[in-house]
Amino acid sequence: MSAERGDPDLGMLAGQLMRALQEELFRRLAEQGHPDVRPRHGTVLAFLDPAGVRATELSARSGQHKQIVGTIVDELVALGYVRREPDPADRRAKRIVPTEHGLDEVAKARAILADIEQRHRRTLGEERFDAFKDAFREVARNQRARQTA
Amino acid sequence: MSAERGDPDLGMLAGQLMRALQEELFRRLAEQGHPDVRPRHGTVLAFLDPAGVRATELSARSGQHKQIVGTIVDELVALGYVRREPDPADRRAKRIVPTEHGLDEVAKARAILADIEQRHRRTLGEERFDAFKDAFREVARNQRARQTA
DNA sequence: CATTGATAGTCAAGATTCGTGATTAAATTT
DNA sequence: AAATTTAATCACGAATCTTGACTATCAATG
Repeated sequence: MSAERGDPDLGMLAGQLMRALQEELFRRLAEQGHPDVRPRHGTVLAFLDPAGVRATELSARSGQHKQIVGTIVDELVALGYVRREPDPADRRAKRIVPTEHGLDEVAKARAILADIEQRHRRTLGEERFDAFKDAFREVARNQRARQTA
Repeated sequence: MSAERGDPDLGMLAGQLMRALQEELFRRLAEQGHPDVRPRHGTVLAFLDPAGVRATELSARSGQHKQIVGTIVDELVALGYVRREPDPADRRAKRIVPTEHGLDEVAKARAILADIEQRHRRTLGEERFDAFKDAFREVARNQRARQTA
């Protein structure tokens, strides 16, 4: 994005943090029985619902194109994380339903992220970390609001 | 990464912020005479030095593989952002030297990022934003330190 | 000085991820 | 009933990253 040496900008920091978090998350997921999920799968897994969600809905929530969601779902089906079930309300649509294995992955991914955040919370101190995350949410929201504008 | 609905985790936030920042940065760069730089070019441009830097050094600073840096430099040469000059101290090496156009890009990219940060600083308030960025630096540093461990 | 090992840069092939356009089937609207 | 919209998929291409190997040069050791 821009300079790293003196003062890394927000883009640098966001990129660095994202890559480092991804590294730890998928390393620990691999250790906990999910060695075959890759980062892109996360963009779908994160938005699953035990009751099932349509692919189009997953596409909208994740911001990814329908094709990408389609191939990701293909892979997740092959890996045993989700099933495709016909949607009783609409015969065009299929509901993407997580399997036991899929629910386990989602739960473990959330637990790992929560653990990582707890670690940073202890390091920075509670108030400081909570203020950080609050501000983070707000900055991300404001910056994303610019997108469509 | 994990859930978005209730409480986006750090990975989500970092990813969202990075993408949104990238969108605005490259849109504004395009408006300011740099329509042909793409995000990957930034990982090299950000680490340039007016005096010239070796490709290996760029690779080390950016964390990208030598091949990627090589092809990025190829493209930047074609686009007129940098030149390859022989390194007088080592006949194996070449120094990657920014052109006027390249220096202009780096300056404008930094100005845009600084402007974006100023905007968030006004929105959040100075103390709150400064504390946010301080904490961000620390979290990113600590998380990256885990990488090699 | 000669040989060995390390370093700078590049070539080549493959895998992954993302994007665009078109197609089929079913629902919705007119 | 016809036209439009929507859900999902197919097919192709572009961009990005990874891995392994190769040539030329430097550095170090005997």
